[in-house]
Amino acid sequence: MTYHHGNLRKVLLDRAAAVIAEQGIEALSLRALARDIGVSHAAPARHFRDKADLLRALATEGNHRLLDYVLAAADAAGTDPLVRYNALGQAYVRFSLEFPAYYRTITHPEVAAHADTDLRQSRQRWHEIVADAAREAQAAGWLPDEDVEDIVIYSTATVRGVAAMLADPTQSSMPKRQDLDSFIERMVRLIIDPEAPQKSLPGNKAPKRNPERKRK
Amino acid sequence: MTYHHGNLRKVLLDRAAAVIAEQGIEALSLRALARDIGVSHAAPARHFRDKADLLRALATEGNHRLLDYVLAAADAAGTDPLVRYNALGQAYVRFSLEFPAYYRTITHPEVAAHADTDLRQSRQRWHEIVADAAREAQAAGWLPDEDVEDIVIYSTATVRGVAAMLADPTQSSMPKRQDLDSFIERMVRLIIDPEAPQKSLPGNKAPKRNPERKRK
DNA sequence: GCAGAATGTTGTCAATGACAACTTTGGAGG
DNA sequence: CCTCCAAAGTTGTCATTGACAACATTCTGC
Repeated sequence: MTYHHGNLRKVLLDRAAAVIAEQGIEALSLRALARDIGVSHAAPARHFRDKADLLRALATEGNHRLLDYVLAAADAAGTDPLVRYNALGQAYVRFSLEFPAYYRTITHPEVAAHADTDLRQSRQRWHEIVADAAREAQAAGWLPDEDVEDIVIYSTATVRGVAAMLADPTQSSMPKRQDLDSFIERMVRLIIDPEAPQKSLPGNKAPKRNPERKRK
Repeated sequence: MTYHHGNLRKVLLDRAAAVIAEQGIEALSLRALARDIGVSHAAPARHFRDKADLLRALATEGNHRLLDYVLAAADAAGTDPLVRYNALGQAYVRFSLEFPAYYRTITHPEVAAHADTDLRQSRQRWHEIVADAAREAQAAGWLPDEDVEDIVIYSTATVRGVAAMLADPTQSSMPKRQDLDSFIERMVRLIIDPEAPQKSLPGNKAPKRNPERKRK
């Protein structure tokens, strides 16, 4: 058994993520973590100044993973701007379900409050990604009169809210596991519907139309 | 000075709300609370089984206040179903800004996870209120083909998300104090626009239309 | 190899939540 | 009016935790 652990930092982060996924951020204890790993109670301090520092590292890594995840999904969705924007939103919600530990740290108020430069930049990049996608969607006819900033914040808020409600065990009338995909698809389609490139502008005094499409 | 405090329960709740509003839920300490009020460190235990119990009480009270708040706002908005639905959403966001302590406890994951019957019922009532309002809005021509449940969850998610982002100091490009009203109005109008009773259905293959209305 | 930086360890402290045992108070019923 | 008991408050204690200091070991660049 080596005195030096070798990769304690990574092990700490991984184990912390597991604990958070299972029992939530509140349940995370540096000492319990060290105990689990089989290292002295002060060892984590060599890698993280304090508890907040560990959470910040987790949030930063999570943010990068999130960006990779949603960009991959958007690219996989093709080149249609509306489809791409839609895929971005769906991927965001899916990430929150697939990597709850990262997502929780990312959105944890305390973590956000003490965000460092790296974390802030990562968040800023999300903002830019969505803004670019929104501009392309606008060029394709979606909400052409709305402020891009407004659209970005509105879209982000909605997917954040959906993710929050999916994580909330109190919430009644939430979809079962097997209906998750359909549910997410419907929620994000209420933001932007790829099948309706000519989606009307809220505020437009649009003429009558024929509601011919039905929910399947 | 009486041995009995008389209204310690209420004082604890009020002081806790103040602390949470100033420094967040994490900063709340039962002992510090007792110290502040001038009572022994074990006194709070007579009124709240543990810390979670105090937060639950705060969340329950906050939920009732929230419902009163949004219902009053909706009633003040008049009888037009679309205007009413819109007012509901705006009031929700406003509540989160006016009573951050209550709102934080209401949406705190740990609190939600250990919600009691009373709290669950209160949340259920929100759901019903929004569902009723959504049905009336549908009758007025808004999103007639969407599932009411979907609309309710979508709307709730969005206002929750907007509230969360307004509370997030990391978030860049957030409105300044004096622009808050306009910002909230715009966000909620993206959910439902009272000035566009004929708002198209996402998914409708609507014909061309004339984008004549401009953002002021 | 060797000096110093990295990394880990033991020891300690104050703060906290929770609990137990005891005290004071106030009120309901005789 | 008095008595008794439950409600409300107090002191004392314990285990856990995060943080820090002082010390030990290992790794690395030179």
